[in-house]
Amino acid sequence: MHAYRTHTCGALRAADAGQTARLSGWVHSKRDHGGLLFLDLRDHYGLTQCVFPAGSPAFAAADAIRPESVVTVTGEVVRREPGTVNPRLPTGEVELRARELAVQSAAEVLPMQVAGDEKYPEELRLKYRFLDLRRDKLHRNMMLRAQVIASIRRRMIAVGFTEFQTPILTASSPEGARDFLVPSRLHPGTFYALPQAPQQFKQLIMVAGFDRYFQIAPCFRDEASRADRSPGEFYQLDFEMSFVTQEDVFATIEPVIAGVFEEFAEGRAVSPVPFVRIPYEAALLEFGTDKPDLRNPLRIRDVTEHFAGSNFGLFARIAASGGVVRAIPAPGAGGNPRSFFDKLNDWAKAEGAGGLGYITFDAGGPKGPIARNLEPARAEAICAACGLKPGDAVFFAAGKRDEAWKFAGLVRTRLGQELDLIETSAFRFCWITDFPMYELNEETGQIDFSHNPFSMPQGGMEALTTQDPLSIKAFQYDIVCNGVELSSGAIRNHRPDIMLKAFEIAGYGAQEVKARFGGMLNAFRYGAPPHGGSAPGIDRIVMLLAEEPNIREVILFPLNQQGEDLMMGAPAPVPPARLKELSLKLDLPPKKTP
RNA sequence: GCGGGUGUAGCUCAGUCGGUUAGAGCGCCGGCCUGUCACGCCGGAGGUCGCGGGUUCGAGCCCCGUCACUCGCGCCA
Repeated sequence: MHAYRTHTCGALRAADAGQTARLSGWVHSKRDHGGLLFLDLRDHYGLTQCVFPAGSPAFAAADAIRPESVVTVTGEVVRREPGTVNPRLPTGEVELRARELAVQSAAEVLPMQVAGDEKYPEELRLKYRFLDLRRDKLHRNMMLRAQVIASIRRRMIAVGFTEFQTPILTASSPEGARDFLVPSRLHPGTFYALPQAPQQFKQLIMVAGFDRYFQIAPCFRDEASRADRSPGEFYQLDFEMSFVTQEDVFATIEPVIAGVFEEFAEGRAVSPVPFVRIPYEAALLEFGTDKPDLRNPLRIRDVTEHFAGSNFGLFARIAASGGVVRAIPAPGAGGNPRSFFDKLNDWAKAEGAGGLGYITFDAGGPKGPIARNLEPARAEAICAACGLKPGDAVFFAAGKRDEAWKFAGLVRTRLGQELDLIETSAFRFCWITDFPMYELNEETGQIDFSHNPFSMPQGGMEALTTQDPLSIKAFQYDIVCNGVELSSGAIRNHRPDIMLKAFEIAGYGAQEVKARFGGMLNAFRYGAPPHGGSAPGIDRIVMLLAEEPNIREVILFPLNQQGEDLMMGAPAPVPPARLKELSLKLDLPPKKTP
């Protein structure tokens, strides 16, 4: 007989009845009936009920052991009597009639229970992550993550990509976030940076002639966390391709992403390829965000022209002063009581808007406070522009352009939820394309790169030299799924002359560009292929598939919001000798008194 | 850095208008129980009400400060 087990806890079936079996695992739960004791034994593979008859030495041992202790149970596999079968367990037709129980490792009283679905505070769950990971939900999430990553690898390799590892100890990269720094012992006073993304390396891999690269790449950014953004580190499917246009990149990666989602969708709908493409400007107008949730059927319309010069003075004045009026249709909402509109108006004020105007339409025509002043023909034009029917309503977000589109997006989301219009059980993908190359920094009045500075501007050198920089678009694209930004990518700028010009517009002199990105710039002088790629976030893909709102639910050992590892005790101070070795001296701020 | 929420038993929470000895469920400990699978029944232990200060005859509850956790803003191209 094997020392620890002949079967796993998920293996036994009716056909195994009569065999002697040995199982090892965790004591999931115990039900002591005095003359009879049931013990559910759990391992990675499942759960098996073990029965201990009264009076046996094994009974006493089972009686004494606490939940989550690790034990080995030996006994006979017997079919359960009809009526005692548990149809919810794959092993529910049998049980193990225990002859002996050996304790491999006794558990103390638990800080949190593994069995059951009780909620526990984050802090406790992180401190005892190994217990939390034993629990069903987290255990399944981690398996899903592993299977998703395996699927991605398989699919990327199948379409000709090669996986490479890029350095972890590297130079500061220009992704825009704060770097994590690692002091160099051999070169006092200097630091490595952990990569925010393998951006320059993957471009150098293209220059090196490898054509199609990918990596399940760890990325490090010293920035604050969010529910969907883990502090410190995260993983991307980083990939890059040579001799490709934007369309080539889309056509290559769409089947991979759609394929992965279909593989794990379990009945949920997945957008067919090719994914919808929405230019950045159109996304801001129609959805009020560059991360649209396409499960929400509502589309925002610009109705500024219908209010310009109208008798509805507030919006007419906004239109006259260069502002915009955006309409958010609310199908079927026209019949709601006044309180429905008042509630939304209060919400709008809480969001910082002046209010939330609306028009309702019924068989008698437009109604409501705005409709009382607005010319009927204008109201009808708005009705037509938004595709409204009697019984519908329409809400308005008006103001300066940058404020109005954002608020309209909030209204669209709110109405989608309020009217229960959001499609459930679906993954709806789109590409957001044609991001602006530059944006105006409101504080400094200077022109900044709006996204990745290594993107190729649309129109190339000619656009850089002849167009208003703020009108130049980049070959830059995001994949968005259900309102979540899954990836950001671009066709890169592989021409040193265009790159220097692009940086010059953003206020970086040639010397500075050479100093900061010299490695890559230099490489481009010796023959660089046109290339591009993207980097979908692994954690977010798994979050969507697992339908988890919090990224920590799909990471094995996550840091908390403060970037601490409560289980391992990181970050931690180091002894003075280590600091001296690194030629470092601490200059700490005054201590907070608890 | 800023704002919202939360903080009461090991855990999840309740705690009325500021008023006697702060409760329940789960867990834990003890007892009973031969068919449970969230087993059941009986009993018990377990509390610096996050911390500090204030108001009050009296504070878990009100006020001020502070800390922790969490969500969001800033930040994250």
